[in-house]
Amino acid sequence: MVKVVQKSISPLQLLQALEQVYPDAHCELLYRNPWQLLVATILSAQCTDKRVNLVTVELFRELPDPEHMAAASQQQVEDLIRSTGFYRNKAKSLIRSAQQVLTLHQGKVPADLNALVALSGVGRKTANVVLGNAYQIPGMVVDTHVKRLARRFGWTQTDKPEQIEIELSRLLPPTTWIQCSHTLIAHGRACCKAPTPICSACPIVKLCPRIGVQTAR
DNA sequence: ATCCCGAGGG
DNA sequence: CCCTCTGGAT
Repeated sequence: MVKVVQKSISPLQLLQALEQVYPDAHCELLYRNPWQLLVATILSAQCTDKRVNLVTVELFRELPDPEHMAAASQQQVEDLIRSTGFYRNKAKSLIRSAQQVLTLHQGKVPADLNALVALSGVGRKTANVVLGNAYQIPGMVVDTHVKRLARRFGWTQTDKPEQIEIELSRLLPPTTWIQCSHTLIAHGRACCKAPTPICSACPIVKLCPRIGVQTAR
């Protein structure tokens, strides 16, 4: 008598299946250099990337680099970024981080996690976006989509972003980290939405650990 | 009404 | 740990 054990798919296998579905997933923020990506990512908090790209057209024309941003007034920056929300905090962060990049890093955005996180308005999520997309240095980006999908897949139990980042970094090899967030974000937007996933139209529903175990949330 | 590629302050 | 910051899209 052979006992059949239902073995769940590994995180790497599930991720690879998703990459087949979303082969073109990529960073949708528009930028020309690391500084502009840093700016766009700071602006992306609680805002769609489409809205950020609308705002940065004029923002980058008026204030294209750390020198211009560091010298700008709070009012000018607020007026340029208002529609992205949280505009007072974001304006303050942009001006301060520009000043820090100038005084601490010779005007160049540092390619180092700790140095990035030390900048105003830059947390681990923003820092890892810049590291991965501007410098091709593997960083696990945990945003609202990655957090939601990682929990639904059973890859983590916690809801603390930094803890999720640590756990996913152990579950997946560094070579997959940069593309991982793009793939999960693409799937999160298209299908595995908050609060209700559209499982009936899900391309990987047969591989989903959530279906079958039926754990809530 | 809820959600969008969060971070800082108390 | 919690709370606050904010406008736009759906």
